[in-house]
Parts: sequence; structure tokens; C-alpha cells
Amino acid sequence: MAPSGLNRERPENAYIDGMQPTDASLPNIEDVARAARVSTATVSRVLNRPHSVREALRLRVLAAVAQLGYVPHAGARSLKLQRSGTVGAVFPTIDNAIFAKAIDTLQQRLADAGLQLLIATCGYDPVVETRQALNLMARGADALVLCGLAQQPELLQVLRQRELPTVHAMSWPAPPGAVCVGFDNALAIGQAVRYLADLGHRRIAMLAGISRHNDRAAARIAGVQLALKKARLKLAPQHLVERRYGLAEAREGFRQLMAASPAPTAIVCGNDVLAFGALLEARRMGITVPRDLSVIGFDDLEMARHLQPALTTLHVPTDVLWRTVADRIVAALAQQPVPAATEVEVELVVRESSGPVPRP
Amino acid sequence: MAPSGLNRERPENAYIDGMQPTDASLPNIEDVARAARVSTATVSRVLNRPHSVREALRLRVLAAVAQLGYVPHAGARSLKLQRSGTVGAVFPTIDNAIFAKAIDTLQQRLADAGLQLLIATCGYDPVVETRQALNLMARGADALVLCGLAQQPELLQVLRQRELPTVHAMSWPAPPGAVCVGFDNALAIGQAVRYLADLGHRRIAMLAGISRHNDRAAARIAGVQLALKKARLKLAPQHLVERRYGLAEAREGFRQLMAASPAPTAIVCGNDVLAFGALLEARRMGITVPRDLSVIGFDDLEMARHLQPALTTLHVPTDVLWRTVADRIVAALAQQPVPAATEVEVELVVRESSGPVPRP
DNA sequence: GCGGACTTTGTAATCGATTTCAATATGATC
DNA sequence: GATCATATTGAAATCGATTACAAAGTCCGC
Repeated sequence: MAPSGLNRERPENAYIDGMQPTDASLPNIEDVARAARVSTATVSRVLNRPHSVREALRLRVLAAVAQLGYVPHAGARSLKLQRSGTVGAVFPTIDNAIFAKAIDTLQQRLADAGLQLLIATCGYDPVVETRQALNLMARGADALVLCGLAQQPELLQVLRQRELPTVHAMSWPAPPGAVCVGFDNALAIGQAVRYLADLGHRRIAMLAGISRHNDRAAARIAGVQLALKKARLKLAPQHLVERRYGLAEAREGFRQLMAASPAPTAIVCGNDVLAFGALLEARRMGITVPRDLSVIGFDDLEMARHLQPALTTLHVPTDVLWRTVADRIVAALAQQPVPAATEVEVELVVRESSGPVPRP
Repeated sequence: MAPSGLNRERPENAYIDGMQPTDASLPNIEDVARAARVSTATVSRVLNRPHSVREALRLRVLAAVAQLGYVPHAGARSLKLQRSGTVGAVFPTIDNAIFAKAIDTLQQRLADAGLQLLIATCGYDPVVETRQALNLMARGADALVLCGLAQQPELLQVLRQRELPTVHAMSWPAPPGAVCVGFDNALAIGQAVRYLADLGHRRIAMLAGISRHNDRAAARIAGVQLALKKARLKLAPQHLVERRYGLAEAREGFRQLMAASPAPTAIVCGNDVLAFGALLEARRMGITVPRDLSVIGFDDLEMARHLQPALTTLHVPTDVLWRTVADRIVAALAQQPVPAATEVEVELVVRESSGPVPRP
């Protein structure tokens, strides 16, 4: 008799091969036609324009479809129709709530129009972005969504050559010939600077994202500089720090800014993740916000209103923005005219992390 | 002379149609063959097994490809090859860092194997999950990734019928015939309960996710109940609250738990988002964690270690888990044997949000 | 019962890439 | 230089769905 231990074989050791793709070919339209005793043309019509087939036949066909578990072959379909029903999007990363929300919205809105979203990420690297975009094209994407305007020229050229409908999101305006939905990053962040200056702040610093290869991050820095200039102030070199969009990096960058002399009385951050890091580190360092220091973010992630102190930040209407992106894609694929540039409004939301200059 | 205002036409009003799909058909393999004065077979070989073509010809073909901007038609390719190089995944949502990370890892790992990830979301609704999965299949997905084990039977049946390689992530073990990579949610959360009980807590409450249609949320509740029972305790009805995974919902649920009498001295949360909400609301209510109350999360999102107090939570090795999921898919598509169930280890990480029972 | 108008259905060509099989070129050997 | 083995290349069939066009069926009034 076998030792009972054999019955307790751990699942890790159980290899299964039922998961492998079979060689048993799937039912095709011809199988369905045969089963329903009609032609393949009729089957196709039942599936695509049901109303054009007499009810009796239609039901017979549908029964056959259900019985065989028939699913039309997407490849064959896209070959004949010359479109895949697929839209590609390249994001810098997915690991930031602002992009996660974007994907969520985009995906749902496209799905409503019968389109499937293909996603790729490039880690803020334009070379990878180009590769990913070409890859999506090769996979048959009918249209493309890209973030910002800092793509490689060769990619833009291929897109133009193939006349592939493309939308640039999150930047505005777009160069001639391009379609964009977004906002003016420089102008938007200027609101925060003006607000701080009006409160009496004179030593305003910036905790920025990495500006290289990122037109939005760069525009936000430029926007801060411009707004400071208008307020007859300037961004001291030691008051500008660029860091990756991560909490740990943000905390480190914050420490560096606060070590500057003179220390800033307000910090404008390149996005909310950086601002979260700033708030967290301020707390750890015993700096009370907003009494000792004002902190302002950009994006208005959900967490912003929940933190204590609640974060003053620039509210980006992510939902509207990405719904609009989806609408532009849908319109273009339906051969409808598309506005070249669409601006969404970014507003300063004053919460608890900002206030008047501290009394020395 | 035209008024200068005309030059300032706002971009919003500029409609462009260069974005529309053209009728000018794209170059196909035949065009390339003609341009390179070879047969289509040779072009195909250059692209798929370059080594089998003499260098002179290969270069001529590659030049033609580059010159025409030729990209193989994915549909035609998948039609002939009977595979699309595409993997579908249905996630409950993308708007939770745990899934965002998952997608990130999965996408990258699959890309390394030359596979493109197709993503759909179902909002924790199994009916939508089925629809999305079928949709992905119709789009030609060669394999599928699903979350948990609570799929509708009809979906599982279709998957089995088509013998489509499928991996269930985040649960363990799997029923016979299924492949899973995950962990035992009940056992994992039991660690947190035992730890609290050992610290002397007797009134332990749970802020859970919605358990309906979510085997993982349900298992976590069951795990808490089981572990409490082992510690000769039980989960009072007023000490169990289910809420959607959102900060606002979590805060509200937390208030309800703290209003119970007697109030709990520790709260185990269904995931980190709920725990974040609990910490934030505790602070707002003037409850000091961990002095007055212990809070434990589940997932170990990046934010967990950064909050103050840093969150004690169950660390889920997201990276390993999803890399393994990708590896299973890749192996299955390569006709290699695949372990039916793979367990990853979930460990309690004690930080600052938990401690001994408060002295009354 | 028949012509005409309209509906419904089927036949067969087509989309673009891959690959089998056969033909041709190349090189090695004596 | 002839022969054979090997390396390259090309012609044509094939994958599965859609649809133009033709054929067949249906319905109507007279």
C-alpha cells in the first residue's frame, strides 16, 4: 500500500498540460454555416447585420454559433476590413494614479465605442516610446494616443506617413498638423506661483520632475520661472531640484531644498506625488505646514484632499481630459473632423498646505 | 487688408482632417517584394528568419522595407500563424496601486517575450468580467490572465472548451485543471490577527472590502474569523464592516467601526487603501495610532511605509507574483509544462501603526 | 396565373503574410 | 569540367471572414 504521503502531493508539484494551446482547430465560419445549413455569407450577415436575414435562418445560425462556441477570428476580420478595432496608447508609466485614472477612463470610453485599448509603457524614455508605438502600429492599432509632444521626430514622421490618427494628451497647444487635448502646463503652474507671491512669499522653491525628455515637466519649471519673473522674483539655483516621481526621491529632494540657505518659505511641486513626499518629509523633520512652509502640488490626486494637512494643488480634470481624448479618437476613426487643439481648464484648489509667509 | 485678429484664430477652431485614416493603402509585402526585385517569400524570410537569406538580398529587402515604411499586417499574420502574440488580462480596476503595479510588471515581462498585453477592467462585476474576457478572446488573445477564482461558470467552460491558456492570479490554491499564482488570503491575514492577539488585543475589528463576487475579499474575512476563533475570540457583527476600496468609503467605514460599543482596540483592514483611510480618519478624530488603536493593512503599497505612523501591513510580493504569472503564460504558449499552483509568500511587516493594547 | 418590385440567399473573389515544395544557384570534390 | 550535396529562391496554396454580384424566392395587384 502506498504511503499516505503520496496523497498530500503539494499542488506546486502538480504539472498540468491542459493549459496548453491545442491543435484541435477552432470552429470557423464554415463550420457554423454547415451546422446551420446555410452559406458563410449568411452567417457573416447574421453576425454583422442581423436585420438583413430572415428570422428563421437567423435563429438557426445563432443556435449553431452558440452550440459550437464560435468566435469570429479577429485577424481574418481585420485583414478583410482593414481595421482592427484597436487603439494603442503609450504611457510613461502606469504606476502613478494620474495615469492609472487616465487608462481607466480611456479604456472605458473606447470600449463604449467598441474599441479595445492596447497599452504600452516607456518609462519616460522617448526611444522606448518610439519602439512601443511602432510595435502597437504593427499590432494593427487603428489609432494612437501619446503623452505630451516630445516624441522623436522619426516616430512623428512615420505617423504622418501612414496618416495614423494620433492624439497627444496633456499638452497644449500642439504644433501644426497635430491633434492635442490638454492644457498649458506653464500657465497652469503660474497660478500657484502668483497665489504664493500674493500671500507675500518671496523665497519660492520648486521640487520638479525630471525635465529631460518630458515637455510637461520642463514647461512646469519654465512656468514657475516666468511667473516668478512677473512677480519680480526669481528662482535661485539652489531652490530648484529635479527628482523622479517617487515618494522616496521626493523626500530626499525636499531635504535638499530645505537645506538651502536661505531656506524657502514655499515649495511648488512638479506633481502631487512629489508634494506628498514633501509633506511627509516635512512632518518627519518637524516642519509644520502651512505655518512654517507652504507646499503646493499638481494633478489633484484623490489622496490630496485626504492627507493632513490637505494638499493645495492644481486640479487637472483628468476625467474630462481623457474622455475628450477618447472622443477625438472615435471621431477620427468615424472620418469626422477633429479639432486640432482642445484645452481643458486647470485650477488652483486651495486647501490646508498653503498660507501666508511665516513670521520670522 | 485683413484684420490682424484673423491671425489669432484660436486653435480650438482649427479643424484638421489630416488625422483621418487615408484610403491610400499601405505598402504590403508585395510592394516590398517588387521594390527589392524578389519574391514575397524572400521578404517574409528576411523578416522572420533573416539568416536564411543571402546577405546581398537581405540588405536589398531591408532597404525596401525602410524606404516604403513597411510594417507587416498583424491581422494577416495572425490569420496564417493562428496566433496573435497577444495576451489578454481582465482586472477588477486599474485605479489601485496594487493593480497598477501588476499591469506594469506583467506588461514589461510579456513584452520581453515579444507579447503584447491587452487590458480590460470589469469593476469587480463577474458579468462584465465574462464579457470582457470573451471580447479579449474574440480579439485573438492567445492566453488570458484573470484575477482570483470567482469567475462565472460559463466563462470557465468556454475557456476550457477552447483550451485557452489561462492563469488565475492572486488566489491559491486553484481547483483542479486551473493554473494559479497567488497566496492563501485567509492564512495570510491570519498572521495579522495572531500578532494582534499575542499583543493582548481582544476586541479586534475588520474593515473589509466588499466580499460579494470577490473571493479574495471573502477569504480575508474568513481568515480573520478563523484566526480569531483559534485565539478563542470572535468577530462581533458590529466589528465587521464592508466598504468599497476608496479613501472616502474607508473613512466612513472606520467611523462606523469606532462608534461600535465596545469600540475595537485594533482594526484589520482588507487592503492598504482601506487602512490608509482608517489612519487618516483616526487622525482627524484625534485617535492616536498606535497608542489608542492598532491598524493593519494588506498589500504593502509604496505609500504604506511613508505615512506617519508607517503602516503595519501584510507584504505581498507583487513583483514576484506577476512576473511568475507572465512566466506561466510564456511557458504555456511555448508548449511547456506549467505548474498548476504556485504560492508566493505573504509576510507581516510590523511598522508603527500597531502596538500593545491601550491601558484603559 | 403572371409580371414586376423587392427580399433573401449563395457563389466566389479578396484582404496580406507564411510556408511547402520544386527549381535553381553555389560550392566542394575528384 | 562533371557530379553531387547544399544553400537560396520563387510559385502558389492557404489561413477565415466579408461582400459584390448574381440567382432565387416572395409578395403584390390585376
